[in-house]
Amino acid sequence: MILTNHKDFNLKQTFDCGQCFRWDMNESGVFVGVAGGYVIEAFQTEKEIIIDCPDEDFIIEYFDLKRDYGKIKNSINKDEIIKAAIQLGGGIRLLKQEPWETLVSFIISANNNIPRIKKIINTLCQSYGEKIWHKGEKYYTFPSPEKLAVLTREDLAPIKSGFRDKYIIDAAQKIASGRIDLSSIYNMGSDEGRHVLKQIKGVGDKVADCVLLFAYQKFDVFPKDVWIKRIITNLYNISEKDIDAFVEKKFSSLGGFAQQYLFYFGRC
DNA sequence: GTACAGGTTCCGT
DNA sequence: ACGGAACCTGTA
Repeated sequence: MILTNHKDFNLKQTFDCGQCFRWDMNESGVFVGVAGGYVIEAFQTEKEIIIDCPDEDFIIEYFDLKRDYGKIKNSINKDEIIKAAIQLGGGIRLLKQEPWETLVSFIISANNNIPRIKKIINTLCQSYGEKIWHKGEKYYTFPSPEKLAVLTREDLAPIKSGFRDKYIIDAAQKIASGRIDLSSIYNMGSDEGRHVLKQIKGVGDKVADCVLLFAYQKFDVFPKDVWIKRIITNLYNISEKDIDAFVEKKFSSLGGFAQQYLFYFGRC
């Protein structure tokens, strides 16, 4: 699959704005990731983006290719700060990721750093995911809730997730038993979805909001991690308790997009 | 050695 | 209800 008109799509920005953990660049500058049960390769030149995946429909959905990001950027371009952020990270796309994988990934992200988050997820997949062969190399899918629901904390010890192990198991059990139905959240509003997700141990507002935004495309939510709090308080001179009201007033239903541009801007 | 990391839970007022 | 300490592990 080759995309030629990609002014609103940049691979590095998309994979580097903190929404995903399973994409890496190899020696040749090709991004390789596992999603939707496929090993996907993506490469960007000045003129085109080349994506290698057997399922084109999946790619269109995963990279949110039907959406007009130019229009979104215009809508949220309210001041010089967000304007600069859009200038820097205007190629970010919000990936539509698997709810279960996104949920566990952000449970693991709690009080953690990105290299270690990636390492833990990678080890979890190697230990309990399904093997996929690609160009003579082994890759692994993200393990199912059923597979993880029967594990003990001792079983998970090798992945070194620390105190988060019990949260992963709790999530797996609640999903596998059907006590929580992740697919039902697609049809919920953000507040209702957040309430459901927070029934899982290790899921608070921040983790729930990341899942709502990165898996369910609830674009009105604005996940507030320590970085975005620093960025908003410093750049906009807003106190921490006023962030919600500020974001709602400025970006309303498109807060999630603004969050990603500002996050990327603040960290680069 | 010790501080701290994309947060949440637990335990004290 | 509310605020602070504790939490696994790895790295600086």
